Amino acid sequence: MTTTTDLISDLRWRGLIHQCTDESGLQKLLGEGPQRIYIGFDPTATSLHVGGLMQLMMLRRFQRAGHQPIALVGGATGMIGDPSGKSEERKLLSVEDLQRNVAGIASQVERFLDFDGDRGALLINNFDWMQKFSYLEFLRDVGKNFPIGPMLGRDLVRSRLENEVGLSYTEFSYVLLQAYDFVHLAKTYGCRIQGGGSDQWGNITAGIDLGRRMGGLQLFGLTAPLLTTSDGRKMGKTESGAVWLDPERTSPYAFYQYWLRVEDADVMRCIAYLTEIDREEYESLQQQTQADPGKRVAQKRLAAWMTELVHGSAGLAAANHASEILFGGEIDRLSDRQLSEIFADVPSNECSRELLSGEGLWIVDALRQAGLSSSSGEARRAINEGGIYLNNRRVSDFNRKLTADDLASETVLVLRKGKRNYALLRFV
RNA sequence: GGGAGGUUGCCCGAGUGGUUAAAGGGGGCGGAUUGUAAAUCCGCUGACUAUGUCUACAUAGGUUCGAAUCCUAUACCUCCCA
Repeated sequence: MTTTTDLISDLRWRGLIHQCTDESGLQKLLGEGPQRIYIGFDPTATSLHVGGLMQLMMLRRFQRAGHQPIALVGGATGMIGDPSGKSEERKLLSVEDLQRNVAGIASQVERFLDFDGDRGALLINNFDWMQKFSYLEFLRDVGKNFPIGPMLGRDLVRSRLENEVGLSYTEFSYVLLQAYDFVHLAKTYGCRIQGGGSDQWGNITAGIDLGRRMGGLQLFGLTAPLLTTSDGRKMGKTESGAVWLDPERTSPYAFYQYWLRVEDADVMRCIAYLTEIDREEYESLQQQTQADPGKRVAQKRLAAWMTELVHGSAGLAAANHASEILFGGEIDRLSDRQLSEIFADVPSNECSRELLSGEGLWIVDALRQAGLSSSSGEARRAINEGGIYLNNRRVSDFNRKLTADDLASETVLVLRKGKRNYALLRFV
């Protein structure tokens, strides 16, 4: 376990301190003994995606250094919607969706932090205290402490007004809620530190100002950089959408593969940002990457670390198993269950089992059924080009008919076009 | 209101009566190579019940043995003059 003095320097070499309101003050505070730090999570979906890992890891690092993390799920703030980083007004979530999202995110946060013992992490929902406020009370107690000048000066507000996209009163007032959360936590839990991504800076400093005005509190804010690639794009996006922490949305295999495919230019930064790999190993990985990038030692280490953290050792084992099969040889004599785990992210279609009987199902029709070809001409072409694989075996004859003997498991046929476009056909 | 030019496949763009399913490029898709990278090279890129048939060059008609190419009308776009 790192000590408090190590914590700030550890964060610094990892590049995790983007902005800090008063670094020497914060260092002093952390030196005085265990502190509490909070980070809010926006319940915009039932799951966090990889961007949220930065925040989860920050809490985790504080906990390992002997402090107490507080994960706040924004049941109340989510009803309004944080306009930070959004170029246009957001749609409001329904109350039912919101509740589902809050529950989903809470269960994910629990995997990252230790909730046992005196210093166990806390998981709270700001709806619990916000719901008790009446509008009038809120305006008198909180709104009175918000001068409108600085609010209008915020980048977010200015850019929205300049672009004529506009901003509703609701989103304009969002910052009051998050600012009040901080003050509330400072008063009831003695939590004097708020962390977050760099997009949260404005919200955090607003809370610090409010704390000073409402009770002479001295609060601290610390933001981490956003997780971006070397050319400035946000990480966590693939062609097929966001990479989620929820195994139902992004299978452990896909999650593992995402990290394995991180570019050389980004991999060391990801390791610094997202893992607890120590400096010694970090430097060794860096050397190995430079010496022989083809081995992708750093990517493998990153992928293994992330997958084990998020999906457990069983998830990592499943991801490895799937990788072996997909990049290995033929697919044969597997069970439906194994296949559906390996191909959890692969589109699948059901067809009637009768198609396999008699003469069998024409491969061209199978490709169309599976969505790999949009026309039979395209399917024939792909076969002629040697780009079609049945159970990972290349198909060379476009007159090929598929029968029950071709099934890779009880009911499933695995089709592939090119290197990695898989599709399943289930015969039921 | 008058005049000139334009509208081609997913996109850009050549083609001005006869192998034109339409040059070339981009994009996309495959293959080889590779590190599940980048770069490179090669192939494919309208549809179908497929060695043939059908549909396509803004839309609708017409001339012709034969039209993306010529004629007429319509729609849209660009420019110039008032």
